[in-house]
Amino acid sequence: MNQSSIKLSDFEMEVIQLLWQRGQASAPELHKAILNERKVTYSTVKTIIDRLEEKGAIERSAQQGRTIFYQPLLAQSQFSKPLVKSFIKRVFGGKSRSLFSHLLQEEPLNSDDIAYLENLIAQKKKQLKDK
Amino acid sequence: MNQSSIKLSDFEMEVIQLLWQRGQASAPELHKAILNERKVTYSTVKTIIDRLEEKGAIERSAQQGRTIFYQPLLAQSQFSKPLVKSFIKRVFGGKSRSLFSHLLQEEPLNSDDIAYLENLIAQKKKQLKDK
DNA sequence: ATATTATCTCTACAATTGTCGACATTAAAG
DNA sequence: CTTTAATGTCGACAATTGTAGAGATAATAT
Repeated sequence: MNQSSIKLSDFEMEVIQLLWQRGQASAPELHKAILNERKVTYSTVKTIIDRLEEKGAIERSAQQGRTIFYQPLLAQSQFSKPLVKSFIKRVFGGKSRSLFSHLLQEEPLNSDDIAYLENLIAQKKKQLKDK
Repeated sequence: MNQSSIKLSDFEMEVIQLLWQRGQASAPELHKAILNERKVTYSTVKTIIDRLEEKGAIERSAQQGRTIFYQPLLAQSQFSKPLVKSFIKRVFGGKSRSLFSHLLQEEPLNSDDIAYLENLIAQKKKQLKDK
């Protein structure tokens, strides 16, 4: 089905997430970033990075002294698509409506967010009509 | 943080999903349902059911002959909430807007869905104003 | 030049997950 | 009643995941 079907664990996702945010980063940097959230050793984080590398999700992009920098090999969007799909299937039995209604009811949205959403919808509507 | 923090694997989610849909079901039934999707032995499915039971996510609700029926112990909504939260964090770095825009762009939505969405938004708006 | 520190590499390990077979036993069919 | 089929119980196993220590080595500070 999906050629680029690399599967990442939660922790791996967390790390690649950080890489997407910064473009590239070194292991120590990533470790420090994660330390803001919870307590893990450098070793642990580095292991995850190594696994991401083995899986072909990231690559070494630069080096400064001994320090290696890593960079994601796949765009965030490439990932999100299948993930969202399977999440909807997994959690909402495949019904994206259920997810929407969940989001509208449970997620904290301010009027700004709402406006943004309305905008998205307006666009979508136009798109549908045009076709 | 989250008292009812049972963690279910993908496969376990798949099974409990079916249980939510039907209210209750026996192992053979569930096996058959899953066979529609892919090929797994009865044993495998039964193992997953057993694990769901151990984890306290489902319970035996009835018996017919040797056949045991199971029933979910947690409402779907109880699950979705933390799951959606962590999914957004995991995949969209915590930004629910990103998820929305992803959904609007990538999910196949017909005008009916859009109408539904608009409705949800209208409600939400009223809610915000009233408060 | 040497001691200290930062970083990397390698190895390990327990828990979880997907997968299933073997065997026991009850129910159903003959 | 036997034979057969359907279910259930147990135990097993490899792969993945989260977690980390030990040791090597290069960079930095003294």
